[in-house]
Amino acid sequence: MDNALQRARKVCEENKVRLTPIREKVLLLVWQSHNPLGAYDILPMLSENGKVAAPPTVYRALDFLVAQGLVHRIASLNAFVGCSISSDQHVSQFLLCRKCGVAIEIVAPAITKAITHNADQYGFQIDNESIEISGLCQCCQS
Amino acid sequence: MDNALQRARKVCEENKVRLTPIREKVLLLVWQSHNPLGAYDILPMLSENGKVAAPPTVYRALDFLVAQGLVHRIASLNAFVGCSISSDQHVSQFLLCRKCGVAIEIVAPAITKAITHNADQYGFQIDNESIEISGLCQCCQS
DNA sequence: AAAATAATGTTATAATATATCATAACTTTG
DNA sequence: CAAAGTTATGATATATTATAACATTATTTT
Repeated sequence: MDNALQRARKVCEENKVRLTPIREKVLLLVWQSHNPLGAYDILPMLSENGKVAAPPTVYRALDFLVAQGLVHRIASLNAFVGCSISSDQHVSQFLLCRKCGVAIEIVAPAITKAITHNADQYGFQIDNESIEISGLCQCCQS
Repeated sequence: MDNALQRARKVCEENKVRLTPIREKVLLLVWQSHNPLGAYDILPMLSENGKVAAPPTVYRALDFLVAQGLVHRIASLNAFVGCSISSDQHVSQFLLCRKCGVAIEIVAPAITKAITHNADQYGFQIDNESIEISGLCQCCQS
């Protein structure tokens, strides 16, 4: 976790952007959860001395963290999860358990290659891939 | 299109469910659009003699059509698109153009196989795959 | 120190989706 | 056929997710 925070600081330095206290707090909250968190789950955790933050506060922080590749948005859940891959540039996929809610991030070059190859056939230029696989994780199958 | 409607009727007959007028209308509206439509885009098109339908009307119809595999939900766009694959059981993927908005549905066994193989490695039992690839379609690259 | 830029605070509201209960339409069964 | 059961729709309200717009504060640059 500390290690992860170190990486986040390095990424932000390299990209010449600021990991402000709010952004760092949101990042830690998202990272501390094994399961994707909704923006409105995070919001109350951002309260400082009784004052609760407003939605734009958390969305701005999340947008920033997603832009830096430190957090991923899970579109099918309207939720956010900390990136668990240490390599800076990567394309990943998610296995999402519908029972326990865990989000397993994987890097599967075979999937990425198959997608690139198919997109090429259509002359399609890829910006972004949202690969979300729902089902039951091993623990939840018994 | 008529052909497509025929297939929809067949699917519903086989599944012993009813393709009611509302459901058929929503299906045609979604099919007529090359681009994914939001539920609230469809809603006003459902108006009968001046009376506009309420949100549950369109969501129920869409849920039904998605359950029958006649319509797909595009999670990353919060939108719905008619299924363009005629085979009854299939796993498909989407190429989504960020410029013109077109949704190209493809069936790429290589992608599906790579996903299945990777999920197996984690002992993950797949229910559902949401494969949404965003970028620029061939037409929009010039 | 002043100006420019970036980040946050604040208020309001847009966009997407569902819960709940009432009514109507079909289907099944006696 | 009529009653009962089931399925679908109508209607109202509200929950959930997300952004627009403008004011203020903090940081960086000149």
